[in-house]
Amino acid sequence: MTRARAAVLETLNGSREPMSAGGVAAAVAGCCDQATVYRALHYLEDEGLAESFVLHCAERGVERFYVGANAPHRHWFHCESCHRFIDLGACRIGGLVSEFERELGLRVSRHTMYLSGKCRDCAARTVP
Amino acid sequence: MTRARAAVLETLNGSREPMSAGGVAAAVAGCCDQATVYRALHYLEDEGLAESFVLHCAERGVERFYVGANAPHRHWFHCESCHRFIDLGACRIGGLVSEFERELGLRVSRHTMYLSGKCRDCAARTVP
DNA sequence: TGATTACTTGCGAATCATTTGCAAAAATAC
DNA sequence: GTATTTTTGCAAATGATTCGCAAGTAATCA
Repeated sequence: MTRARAAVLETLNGSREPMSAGGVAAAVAGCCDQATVYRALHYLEDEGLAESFVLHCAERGVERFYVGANAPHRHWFHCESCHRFIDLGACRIGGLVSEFERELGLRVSRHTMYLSGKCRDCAARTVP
Repeated sequence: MTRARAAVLETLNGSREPMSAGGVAAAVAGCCDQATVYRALHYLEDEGLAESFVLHCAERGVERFYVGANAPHRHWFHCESCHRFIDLGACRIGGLVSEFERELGLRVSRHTMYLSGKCRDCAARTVP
């Protein structure tokens, strides 16, 4: 584990929300180059030390978000107003995924699920 | 509904798999420009005539895929070997999404779910 | 029907996230 | 500690997607 990779991993594990590559790069600025951050993120994901998903948001477009794997696999809600993520807790669709594997003879190596909309605060702000 | 938009919508509704913007552009080549295709896809999605999701695939990177809304909302499996999509049928996680809305006070406007791995054929080919 | 106004399209250039080539630097092997 | 492998920084390249703007098409109104 090199210094750059350790810095990136520490950043991910220290965050309670998924981070974009740009966010990680900003967090470790001065320590490592953005290309290094991208490479470190790929490395960590290959090693099972991080997970990622791509999210599309109307305002901010498409970005890939990373989460450290120090907590169990989970899913997220993304608020399209304040752009924060809300933790939906440990994955609850493992059973459904297994059903699909059986029913259709698939070998599922990963699944992506996330919700988008307005968080409680932003919803309250919009329609009081 | 202009000619370009109709062509794009017809292409989407005629496909039994999600299509990338590039795929749609190729399908309607000669009829409309790629910028027009992108604009038409956005228009159709805004009008509720199409849905999209962004998928990340190791080999092909990140792409946004579109599906015509002539069939009910559904989810997909993506084979990382042959890059085909397999229809998982009508959405089965509506209840789970509602639970999250209630539990966390969220207002969910959309959800994304897809599986990745190897389809039956590609899995058989790899480990006989 | 002709003219006025509004929306769409094409084309090319721009943008943004992400990746790559390559030489220098760090880590590991011997 | 020297040789070998892997990683990093920097700058330029890539690929999907978006934008500006002038021309084209559609819709509105007199």
